[in-house]
Amino acid sequence: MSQDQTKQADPTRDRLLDEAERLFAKKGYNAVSLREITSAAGTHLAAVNYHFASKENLYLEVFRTRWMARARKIHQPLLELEKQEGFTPEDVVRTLAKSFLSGDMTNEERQRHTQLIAREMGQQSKAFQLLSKEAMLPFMELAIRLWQRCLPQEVEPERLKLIVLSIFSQVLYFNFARPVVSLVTGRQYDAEFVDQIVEHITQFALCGLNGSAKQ
Amino acid sequence: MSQDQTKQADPTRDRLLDEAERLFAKKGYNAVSLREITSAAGTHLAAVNYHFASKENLYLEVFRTRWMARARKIHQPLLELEKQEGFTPEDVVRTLAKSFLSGDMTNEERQRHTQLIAREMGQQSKAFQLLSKEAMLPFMELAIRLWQRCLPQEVEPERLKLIVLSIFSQVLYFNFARPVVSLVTGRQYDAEFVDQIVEHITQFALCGLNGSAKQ
DNA sequence: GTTTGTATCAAACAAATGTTCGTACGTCAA
DNA sequence: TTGACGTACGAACATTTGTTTGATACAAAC
Repeated sequence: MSQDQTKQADPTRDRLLDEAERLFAKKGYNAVSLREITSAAGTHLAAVNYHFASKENLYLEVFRTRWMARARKIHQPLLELEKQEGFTPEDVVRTLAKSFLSGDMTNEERQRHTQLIAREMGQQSKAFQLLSKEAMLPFMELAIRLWQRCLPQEVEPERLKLIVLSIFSQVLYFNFARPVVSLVTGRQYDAEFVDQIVEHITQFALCGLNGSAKQ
Repeated sequence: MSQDQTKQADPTRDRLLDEAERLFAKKGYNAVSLREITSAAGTHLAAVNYHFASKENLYLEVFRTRWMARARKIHQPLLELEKQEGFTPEDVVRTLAKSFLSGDMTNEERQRHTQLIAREMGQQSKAFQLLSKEAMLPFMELAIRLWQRCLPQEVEPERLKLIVLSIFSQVLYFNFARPVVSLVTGRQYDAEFVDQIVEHITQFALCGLNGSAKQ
């Protein structure tokens, strides 16, 4: 098993993960049946139990592999910013918003990513515990660390935490609640609109950040 | 049937609606069985089909009656603000945030309300169409109308729409994603914390609003 | 007193669900 | 060739699901 084969080492297993992720994101865990997933993946029902032992484990595996990989890609730009010497609060905010809303993923991939996490936000599930510990909390702390390094005045961590949560909420919402956003604005999610959203969130958060810093 | 009896006119039907709403909000439509609802309501399985014809209709009835009634209560403060002569953009923002986060509902009631709508945001369901037409869009337009009346400069409706959506996203998130918020901040959702959140969102949105107005 | 309509309940239904089992096909080593 | 092993597949399993049916109790109307 060479490393570059890892992804295509087991075609059936990978196709199952792909379709499972797509359908779980679209409909939610309980609304998708294993028969729906397996037939979409062009295989048979028993394959799930052979490769993943159970439906729940297939679900968790989607998060452990597919979702976490994307989360790392999203975090990357901010990690690179941390290595640099000089950056402004605006850099942090814009990098954060951009990596979530217009990174190098496809539009559909980003939507899937957000829908999966959004469904887990409301309850203390196994997936939630994994994601919060491995992705969300470290990312939060990273953002706060960056701001503390470049903000002109000292801001209490409590405020910064609320600000990160506010940015998170918008990033999530503008990805997850696309039907609402399109309905209200009458806009499709094309590149131009996404850029406008990024700019909007950036400006919005930046003002909030300055407002907090002043107090 | 006198009007004041309407709520208690049919105890079984009302108990079904109560428990259905509670469980649907907590777990989502597909994760709740009718047996779970009926036994929680202290009645029998067939009662659902007698009173509501089907599970889907029970679900929609939760939105048509319980949810919409609460939505009207939430909109009320803003409607009353509209009747007044002089008010500031800050009044609008604070009233908006307050009515969603610390109105005269119980904490648990507000959480239920948000969870129900949050689950519908991602897909074009029947419930979504009802809510968007009857509650969300009118409320959006109301907020925009109020700002247009009191903002010092003219702001394009497109910007205002994005701002309303941003406020919405935060209000939803701080109610829906309580596990995340509690995890990150280490705070319980007591009265003090809710007040802080209201203040935070108000300041945040107000800065964003001023920032937009300046450009 | 009979009838009519409403509400409640137990039982059964058909369909869908996640899971398990036995078997068959292929590859590689002995 | 033989055996072992990993994979694929169809069929069946036991539950759970939403829905339907028929019987019963009770109150109001005639």
